[in-house]
Amino acid sequence: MKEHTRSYARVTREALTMMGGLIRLGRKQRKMSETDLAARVGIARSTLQLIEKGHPKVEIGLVFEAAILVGVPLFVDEPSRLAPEISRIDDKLALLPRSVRRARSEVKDDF
Amino acid sequence: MKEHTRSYARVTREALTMMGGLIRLGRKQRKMSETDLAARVGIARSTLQLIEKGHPKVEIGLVFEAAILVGVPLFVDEPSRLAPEISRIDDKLALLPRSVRRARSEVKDDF
DNA sequence: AGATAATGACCGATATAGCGGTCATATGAT
DNA sequence: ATCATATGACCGCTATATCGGTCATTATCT
Repeated sequence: MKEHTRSYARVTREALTMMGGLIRLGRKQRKMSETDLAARVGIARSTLQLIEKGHPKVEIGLVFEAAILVGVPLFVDEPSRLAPEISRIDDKLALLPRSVRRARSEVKDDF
Repeated sequence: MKEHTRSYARVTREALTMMGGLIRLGRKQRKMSETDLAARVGIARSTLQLIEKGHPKVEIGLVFEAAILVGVPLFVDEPSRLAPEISRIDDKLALLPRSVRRARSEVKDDF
């Protein structure tokens, strides 16, 4: 038993709550029951319940799948815009040094 | 061994890749090493590597924490806008029937 | 009102994610 | 050129998330 309990930042908890709420909303708007959606995603209903509650310890892949199935947009409005956006990020990354050197703590946390 | 391998929708994989890329980009822009960020988030470096690669099977809470620490916005630009947004969702949910009835598959997947 | 289904909550078993470590290589600073 | 360290890849162990079920309650339809 290393870390029995973990703490999450407020923003994280809120973002998770929002994600869960959006999925729940999307599901209901499409008149799907929990059982329906869970079956579609390929997960247990109990897991979907955790997702809609915004539980932090669920696989992000499952959450995203559920989100997509009920029409919650991820990052972009059009799914087709994901690829170009990824390219943009890769381009930016290519311009940066491959290895980060130095800068041992100065994000100001240690003041 | 029930489901050894799981498949994810293309959009899911791309969204995960984008999320990972954004975190990696944010980290480098802030000149943090993998070890630095992992320590800050409170996770192993190996886990952070999976996150930046967009691996689907990581806790969503850990991904969000990492994202926030390097300045990747989640849903909204300002973290302070999360709460109001959650309220809006709750309001919408309150207007919908508590239980979803019927409508067994018609999201068109079964064409 | 009655029937039927959805939801909320809970639980044991088991597959597995995260940890923490190692090693090789690449990279950036001096 | 040298050296310190960042990165990439891998691995066994252990804590634990997911599954798949049950049960009680609530909500919706006829």
